[in-house]
Amino acid sequence: MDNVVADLSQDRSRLGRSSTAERVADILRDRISEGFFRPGQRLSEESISEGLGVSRNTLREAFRLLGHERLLEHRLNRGVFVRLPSVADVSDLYQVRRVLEGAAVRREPTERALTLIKEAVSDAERAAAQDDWQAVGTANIRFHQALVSLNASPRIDEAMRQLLAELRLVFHVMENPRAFHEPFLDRNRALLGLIESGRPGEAAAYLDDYLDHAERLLIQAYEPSR
Amino acid sequence: MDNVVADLSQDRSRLGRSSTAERVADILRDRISEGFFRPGQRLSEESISEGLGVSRNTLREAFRLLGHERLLEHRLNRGVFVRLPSVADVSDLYQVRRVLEGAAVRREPTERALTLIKEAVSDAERAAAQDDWQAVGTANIRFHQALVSLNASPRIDEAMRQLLAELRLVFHVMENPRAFHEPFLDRNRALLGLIESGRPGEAAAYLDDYLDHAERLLIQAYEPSR
DNA sequence: CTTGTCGAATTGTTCAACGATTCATATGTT
DNA sequence: AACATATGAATCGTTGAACAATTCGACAAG
Repeated sequence: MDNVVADLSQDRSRLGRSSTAERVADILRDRISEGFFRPGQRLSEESISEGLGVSRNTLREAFRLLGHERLLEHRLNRGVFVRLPSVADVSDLYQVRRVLEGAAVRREPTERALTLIKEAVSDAERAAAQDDWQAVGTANIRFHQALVSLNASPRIDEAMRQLLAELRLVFHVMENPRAFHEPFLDRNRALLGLIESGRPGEAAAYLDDYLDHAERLLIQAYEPSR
Repeated sequence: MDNVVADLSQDRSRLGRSSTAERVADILRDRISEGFFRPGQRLSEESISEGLGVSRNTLREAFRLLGHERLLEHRLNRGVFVRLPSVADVSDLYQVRRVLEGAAVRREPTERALTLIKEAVSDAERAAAQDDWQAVGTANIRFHQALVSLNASPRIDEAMRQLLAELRLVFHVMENPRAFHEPFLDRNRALLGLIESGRPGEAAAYLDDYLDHAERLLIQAYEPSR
């Protein structure tokens, strides 16, 4: 009986998860993340509330939620816009990654997390072999998400989720994100090796170089289009 | 002319910062942080909207904002409550602190940040000498906020602000928070010394011990009252 | 080319209403 | 007495309409 109850507690989070505003937020978040709503685009209260069949008030509640996740930008009396991150934003995102991922690789990896990391690396390589660069991108994101989970902190996991969602905005402004992800496949594999073999110092150093390189490349490809 | 425009752009942030919902959120945040609204307490939409002279819709927008900051808890069809952190929450908060503050002390300190840290330490000691434990608490918070600012990341600064606000909820449930802060005055001073003298490794180790100790003490004082 | 003015469009905020849900109380059954 | 069910008040969730405030482009005047 006890384990039945314990199992149920996992579904519990899904139970509370219903309110029209939150469901609307979920929909909009997906739309933004898939690039249907482009960065910089204005989201009209009238057309969207009408399109989704919810009242303006409810839609505004959803807007507030996404604004706090930095996916939307609220400009007073002018409406909400899909966030268009500045170069400074990109730099800061990578600064946060340096902290979160850096702390992660210094920790003793758990079996559970290590499995997730390995899967993500393999999935990315498999997708690359099939020229499915969309899948490479998502697997790459899973890799870093799994890395950060080494910190064993729900709040940090959540922060990383938001950070990666924000980073997707940047990718949507780039001309070809596929070219950006490719060079990092080998590095992911190498980083995994350093973690597995228990050399946190080297892993941290390697990661720093990794992130420096990625940031420079990303900003270089991003700057012109602003 | 150019520098005039550049100067103005700094004031720009103040321009956008007004909407009734956000101002209401500011008020509620202050009330919660000062303990006027106690953890666990329910905030009635009707009485508060009436008391503040705003509509229920606007108040609900404010509630959403604070919910995302984890200061309020939204239970469907039951209303919003001032968050009452669990012991697991406290542990996680300290886990996050280990990551954010740990990364901070490993960095080369800037002059600006170092000044802020020194001021916070001195202020805390001065307040302690005058038995003003309220002031000791806020100075202590400023100390850790300044520490984290070594990471040179606006997003991390913001995350730390929220984290400390959440931690204040915990303090409001304790019987005497003053006794909790006192033993850490000397440690703050010692940590500052390690940072100033450029020994990041030792500083990080000292900090880990610091946080472990603080977490244990806090949970010990917190557990019974739940 | 800059500066003022007007008006349409959109957002900000309020209000009233009604269905849905929760919780406490009362009622009834075994 | 213990448990199940029904009842009802209170509150939340959501809607739709309304009006004030603000933005922004167009156009006119200097």
